[in-house]
Amino acid sequence: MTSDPSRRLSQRTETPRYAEPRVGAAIPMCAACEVREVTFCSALNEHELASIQAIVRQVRLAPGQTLFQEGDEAENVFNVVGGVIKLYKLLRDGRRQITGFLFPGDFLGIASRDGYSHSAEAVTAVRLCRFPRRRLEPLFDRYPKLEHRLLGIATDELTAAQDQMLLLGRKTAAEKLASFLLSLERRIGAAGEPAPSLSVPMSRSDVADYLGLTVETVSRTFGRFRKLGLVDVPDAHTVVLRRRQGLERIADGD
Amino acid sequence: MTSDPSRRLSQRTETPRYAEPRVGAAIPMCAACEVREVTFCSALNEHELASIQAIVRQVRLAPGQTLFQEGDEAENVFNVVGGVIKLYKLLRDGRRQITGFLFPGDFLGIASRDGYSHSAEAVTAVRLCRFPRRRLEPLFDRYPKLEHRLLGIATDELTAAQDQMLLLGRKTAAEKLASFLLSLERRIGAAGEPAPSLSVPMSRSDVADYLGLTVETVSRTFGRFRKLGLVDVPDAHTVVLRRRQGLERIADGD
DNA sequence: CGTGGCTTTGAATTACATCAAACCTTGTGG
DNA sequence: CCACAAGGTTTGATGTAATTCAAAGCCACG
Repeated sequence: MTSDPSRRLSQRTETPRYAEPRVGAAIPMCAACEVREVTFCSALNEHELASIQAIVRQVRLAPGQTLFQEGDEAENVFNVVGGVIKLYKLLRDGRRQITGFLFPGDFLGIASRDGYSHSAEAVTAVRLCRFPRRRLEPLFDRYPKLEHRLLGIATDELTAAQDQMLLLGRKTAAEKLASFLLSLERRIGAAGEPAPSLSVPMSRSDVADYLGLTVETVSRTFGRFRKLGLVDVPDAHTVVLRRRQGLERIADGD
Repeated sequence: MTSDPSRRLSQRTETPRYAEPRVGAAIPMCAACEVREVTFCSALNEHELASIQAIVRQVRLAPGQTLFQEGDEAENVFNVVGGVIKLYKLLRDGRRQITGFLFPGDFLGIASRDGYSHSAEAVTAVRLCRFPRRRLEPLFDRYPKLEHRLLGIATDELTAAQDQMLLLGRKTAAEKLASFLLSLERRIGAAGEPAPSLSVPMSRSDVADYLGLTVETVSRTFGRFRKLGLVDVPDAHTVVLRRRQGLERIADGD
């Protein structure tokens, strides 16, 4: 309330918003899709998949490119096929809260009539499937399984959102970072037990805006974890979980 | 991480958990229900309502009584008919985050297989309709409208959850309290324009745990609002919004 | 008309933010 | 292939909003 908004913005580089995402032709084969089993497409069997395939288009985004902005009319829903996306909301003075990171198999575009409730931007290079609402929703009548699946997805997101509220409202910086690293590991399934090496594609500033902290606090907390032997950080985008149990104890609040 | 957990708990009085909520007979008439139009029941017409009425039971809770706890097997879903309920999550050391307040017409019980994702407790005396999942879900096949309505509800909750993440992660104490008062007003539609008098049934400690603050900070911020002529607080559970526009400006971050 | 639980108010403390500057990377053009 | 911007990240010094500790009001209820 007292702090300087302009400074908040200066922390973050303005990312380019390209005129239009690259939109390709229909995917060759939904049946061969590598994330099919984890997406909402899994609601349909191989035969039914045709109705989906008929309306899907492939979209590619470069890092930093915006897919849609909060308030935009919600014309499409998407499936992440590859890459990482961040969802965020802004305050008028530029303060930002990232409400989620999306990975391959994740769904986005759930929205009410007021348009998208958050903006979506590519963290890495991204491939998505795009479905026009106008053509997808009619399928719900024929395949109620689809809507059932969407309800399941929304339910899971709601659960995650509640966990994140607990984190934002009640956890310390260390607890927040530990929780984040562990949920990243859970999400993308790190390789190399018993010291899994995590890829952390997002910037420190993204992590900060996800955890309700500043870049500096995130960096310092990483430093402290390193000094405690909890993690290794060979480079800024790689984290080795050296003592997972220690992290778990911290994440859950002692 | 450094602070004393025992103290955090002492702020909050342990509320009694009665052996069992009072469960009544089936409601006389769903068709005459005062919140029917705003609940998920609105998905069904008067005729179809019979299938719902056949499985519903009325439940009453005294203030402070627990409806269910996080992790409990999710056997039922509920509709709030009267009163106010709070949903919350706890950290092991007692820190609490309230994830939502529910008012008449609100739905609760959306949950995945791991059971309820939060606890639910009565703030005031509460009346609810209780539906056993086991008997409700079969109706989804016959009335896909029901599941469609649930998806709409989940979507709205998701949007609210994202707003709350922005609040918890990025807003100041004053911005949080102003946002809270305005959303309360929106939700329960205060009487008496142009200085609507709001009923705030929850305790300061509940408000604090909803906004990610301490009781003291909430109380002090109320005091500051009073001194600025933004609100009147005739008693702790009544707030008069004296300068709504001023509050709105604060809520959105200047 | 006490007594226990909220709420408010005050003083001291602190976790995290802010301000500032050095230090890396990574990509680019000479 | 190297120099050098330009971000992004780390580290240090200082400031502060909100918490913690403490105690006094204020109801509300038995």
